Amino acid sequence: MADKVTIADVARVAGVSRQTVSNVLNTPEVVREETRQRVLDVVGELGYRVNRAARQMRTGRSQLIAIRIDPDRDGINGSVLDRFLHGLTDAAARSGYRILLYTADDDRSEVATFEDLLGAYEPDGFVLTGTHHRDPRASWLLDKGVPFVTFGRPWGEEAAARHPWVDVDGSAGTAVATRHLLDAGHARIGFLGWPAGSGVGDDRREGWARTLAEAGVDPTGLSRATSDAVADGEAAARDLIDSDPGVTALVCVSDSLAVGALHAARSPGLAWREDTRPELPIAVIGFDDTPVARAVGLTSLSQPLKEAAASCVTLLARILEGTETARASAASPAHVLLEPSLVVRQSA
Amino acid sequence: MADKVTIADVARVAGVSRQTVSNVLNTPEVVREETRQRVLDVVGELGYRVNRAARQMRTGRSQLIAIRIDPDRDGINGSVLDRFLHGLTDAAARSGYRILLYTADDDRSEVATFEDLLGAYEPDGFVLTGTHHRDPRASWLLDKGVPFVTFGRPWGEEAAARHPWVDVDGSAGTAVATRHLLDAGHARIGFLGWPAGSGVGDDRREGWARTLAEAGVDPTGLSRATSDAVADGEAAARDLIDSDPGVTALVCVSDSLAVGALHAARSPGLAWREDTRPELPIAVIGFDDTPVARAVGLTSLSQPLKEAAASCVTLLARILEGTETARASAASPAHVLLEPSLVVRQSA
DNA sequence: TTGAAAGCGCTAACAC
DNA sequence: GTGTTAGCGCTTTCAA
Repeated sequence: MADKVTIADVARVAGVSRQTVSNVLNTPEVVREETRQRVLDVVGELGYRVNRAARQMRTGRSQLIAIRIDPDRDGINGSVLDRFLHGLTDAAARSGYRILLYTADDDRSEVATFEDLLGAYEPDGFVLTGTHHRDPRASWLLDKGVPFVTFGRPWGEEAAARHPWVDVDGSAGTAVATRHLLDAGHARIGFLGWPAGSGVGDDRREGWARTLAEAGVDPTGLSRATSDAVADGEAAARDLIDSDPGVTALVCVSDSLAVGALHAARSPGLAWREDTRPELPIAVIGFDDTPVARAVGLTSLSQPLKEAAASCVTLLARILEGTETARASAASPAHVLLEPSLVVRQSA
Repeated sequence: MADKVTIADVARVAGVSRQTVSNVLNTPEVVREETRQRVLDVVGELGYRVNRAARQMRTGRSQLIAIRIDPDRDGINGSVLDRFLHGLTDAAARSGYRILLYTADDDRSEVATFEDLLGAYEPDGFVLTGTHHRDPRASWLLDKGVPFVTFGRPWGEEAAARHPWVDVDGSAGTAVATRHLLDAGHARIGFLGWPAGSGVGDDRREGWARTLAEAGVDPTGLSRATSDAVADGEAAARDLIDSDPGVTALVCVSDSLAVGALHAARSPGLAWREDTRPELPIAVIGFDDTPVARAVGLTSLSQPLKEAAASCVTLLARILEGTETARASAASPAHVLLEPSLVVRQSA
C-alpha cells in the first residue's frame, strides 16, 4: 500500500496546526497568502491527498455519482450508453467526482439498489438513463430527496419537469434526416419505428411525420412499427416497400432497424424495381450512429453523447454544490436539450 | 436523504451493546444464536446498513474495485470491454464490492490516477485491461503492493507470472476457427492480423498457423498484417486473394478486419472467381463476436466475458480476503485461461 | 488568522 | 457471550 500521509503530517512539516491545513484546502480565502503557499508546497511535496472516507464522515459527502450499467440488449444500440458512460466518467473526474457502477434487472430491483447504495456507499447523486412513462425510479428518488439527473426527458405527464434532465432532441434529428432525403429528390419517405407508447420512439416518428407533411407529403400509411431487431426491421421494410412501390427512402428509429432495412433494400428480391427508377436505390437512414452504422456504410443520426454527459454532471454538481437543495431544484428544474447531427454515408 | 440509522439505533432497539451488533454482522459465530436472531430482526426492521465510510476508517477497506473505461477506439471492438464491465459489476456486487470507474489517456496518466485514487478513495484493488509488453502499470502496482488482477496475460517476459491474471485463449480460438474451415472443405485459409509485436495478435495468428500446418498446409504467404480498421481489412483481404487465387477462406484477428474482408469477398470485382469455383464463396471468420458480427452475419469467435469478469473478481477477492497478501500471491499468482467459442453464421 | 476540542459511525482490543 | 474503551482522518464549532 502507498504510505499513508495524513493532514497531521502536512501540518507538522509545514509547522502549522491541522486545522490550518484543512482551511487551506477547504476555505483558502481565510488563510494568509504566505501560510497558504507554504502548506500547499508541503502538500505537493508529501503527495498528500484528503482521505475521502474521513471527510465523508464529517461532511456526509462521498464525491460519488452512481449509475447503472446495462448489458447491451440488442447489441447494436448498447454502444450508445457506453460512450455516454465514458463521457460521464471524464466529466465527473473534472468536477471532483467519481462514477460508481451498479446493475439492476428492472425498475424494482433498481430502487432496491438505491436503498442499498444510499445506506452503504452514500453516493451524492444518481444519473438515471432509459427514462420512461411513469418511471418509479424518479418518483422514489424525488420522494427521498436524493439528488439526481436523468439522461432522457421525463416522458410521463405527472413527473414532467420535476427534476433536472438532459436529452437529445429526437424529433429534430429525424426532421433533419427527412429533409436531407427530400433535398436529395425523395418524396415518398417511409418510417420504421417502435410501437407507439415509448416516448423516444414517438418523438422520433413525430419529427419525420411533421417534416414530410410540411413538404406536402401525407405521411399516412408510410410508417411501420416493430420491435427493435434487425430481422424485424427487414420484414417491416419489405412490407412497406411492397405495399407502396413509390417509397424510395426510409428513416429508421434505430440503427438496428436500419440495418434490417438495408438488407431489404439491397436484396435481390427488389431487382424488379430497377425498371421503375433505375438510378435511385432505396435510401436508408438510421439513428445513433453506432459502430454498426459505420461498418455497413449506413447514414445515421449521431447523438452528442459527450456533451450530454458533461451536462448531466454540470446539472448534478449544481444541485450538490449550490445552495439549492434537491427539493428546491424540483421547483424549477434545469434541463438541457441537445441536437443530434446527421452523419452521411453511402446509404443515403 | 434516507433517514440515517446507525449501529447504536440497532443496539438500543435490540437491547444489546453496539459491539454485539457489530459482532453479529462481522463475526456471527461468536454471538449466541438467540441474540443473533434478535439483532438481525432489528436490522431488517430498521433497514440498517453498515456505513462504508465509517467501516473504511477502521478497517482500511473500501469495498471498491477500480477499473478504467476507454472510449471505444475503432468502435467495433469497444463492445467487448463493455460486456466485460457489466459482468464485472455484477460479479463484484455478489462479492460485496462495487466498481469505481476512471479514465486515462495512456499508461503514464493511468499511473498518476492510481496515486490519486489510492490517496482519496482507497480502492481495495484494481482490474487492469489491455495489458501489453513491458506494462508500467503492473510494475507500479506490484511495486506498491496494491492488489490487482489483469484481464489479459502479462505478455512481457520480465513481468511474467508475477500477478494473477485472467485471459481468453486466442490461439485456441483461431485454431477452432481454422479447423472449422478445414472441415468445411477449405484448404488454403488465409489470416488477416495485426503487425507482429502485440501479444494478443501474435497469439491469435499462432493458432491459425499451427492448425493449418497440422493439416499439411504451409501457412507461409497466407498471412497479412494491418492496423485494425475496416478499410485496412478490406485492402489486405483483396491483396491476399489477388496474390493467391487458391485462397477460399479467411480467419481474422478481429471483427473489424473481418467486416472489411467480407466487403472484399462479396465485392463485384471478385466475380471472375466464379469461373474457378462457382459454389464456394470466400468464407470469413472474425474475432470477438461483436454486435457488428451479428448484424452482418459474420461467423466469429465469442469470448466468455461474463466468466472472465467473474474470475477476475474471484481472484481479486482471494487476495483481498484471504490471508495471502498481494506480495505472497505474487510468489505464485493464480491465473485463469478461458476458451472462446465459435458462433457460426452465414459467412462461414 | 490560527489553535484546541469534539465527534462523525464503525470495529479491534480488551475487560467483564 | 457481552460490554467498555479508544481511535481511524477529517472538518466544524469555538476560543485565543
